Amino acid sequence: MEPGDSTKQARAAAQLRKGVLEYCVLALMRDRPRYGVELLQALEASGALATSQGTVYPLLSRLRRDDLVTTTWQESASGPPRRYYALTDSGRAALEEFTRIWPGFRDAVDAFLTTPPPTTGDLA
Amino acid sequence: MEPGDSTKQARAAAQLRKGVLEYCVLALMRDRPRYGVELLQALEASGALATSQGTVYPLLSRLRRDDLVTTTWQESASGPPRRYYALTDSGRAALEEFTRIWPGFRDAVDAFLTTPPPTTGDLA
DNA sequence: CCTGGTTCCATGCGATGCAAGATACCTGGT
DNA sequence: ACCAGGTATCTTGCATCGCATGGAACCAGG
Repeated sequence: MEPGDSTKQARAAAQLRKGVLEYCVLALMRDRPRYGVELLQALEASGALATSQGTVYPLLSRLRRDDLVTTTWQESASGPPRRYYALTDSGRAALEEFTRIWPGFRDAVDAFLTTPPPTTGDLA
Repeated sequence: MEPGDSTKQARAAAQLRKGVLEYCVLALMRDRPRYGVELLQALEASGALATSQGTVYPLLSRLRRDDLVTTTWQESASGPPRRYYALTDSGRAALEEFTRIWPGFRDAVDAFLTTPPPTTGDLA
């Protein structure tokens, strides 16, 4: 997918990411702190959720503003220092809450997309 | 869920609907034309995608503006006339396109939420 | 006439992803 | 010492979308 791609598919995928990206980023911090570029690479590797710095850094700022993550600076062996993001208790709670409501949402969309069984044709 | 509910769960669900609602509405028109209130009731019945008129009617206006649906007025036995929305060829193509990219997106989110195996710990 | 149910629509706000650009640190070659 | 390239962070302005709120029109019954 080249940059500047304005196909319908690209636009649909962009809208799909809304609201989900936040929780996928939180999920990435579940096991250990991560820094910005690391998160970016993990999303890129997933394929469907690949995004850009212009999306991730404002998102990380919001997470910090809302006390869902805390950050610590850490030196890097090769490059400028990195800001590591770690989940707070609130962040972990938000992630668990999303994990609870996601299956219901996912299954509802699946139900709409898979042809609902009009077994009898029309019975009305 | 009362109106004016500003819990985290409600906000997360609201953001989830972005971009998905459009295609679920298109999916509802796949077998036959539907009118506004009928779509609203079908979404309400799904549970996870329940929404309001203030969401559905602007959405339908966008679909019509983008030539994804056409509309025809039809008399009702009980009440004012109804505007029925039907898929155009473009609308059907958009629905099929979304149906293609949805599984990849869904599975990617599932992968993030279910603990990814950090088998090696850190190898860097 | 007037109340209630049904159906349609418009306006303004808040939240979010994105492209583009800016800044700073470190390493290596000349 | 100097400069180019990669790494890493962040800001700004824009477009899109869900939603609360409110309004308008039609029909039936008292």
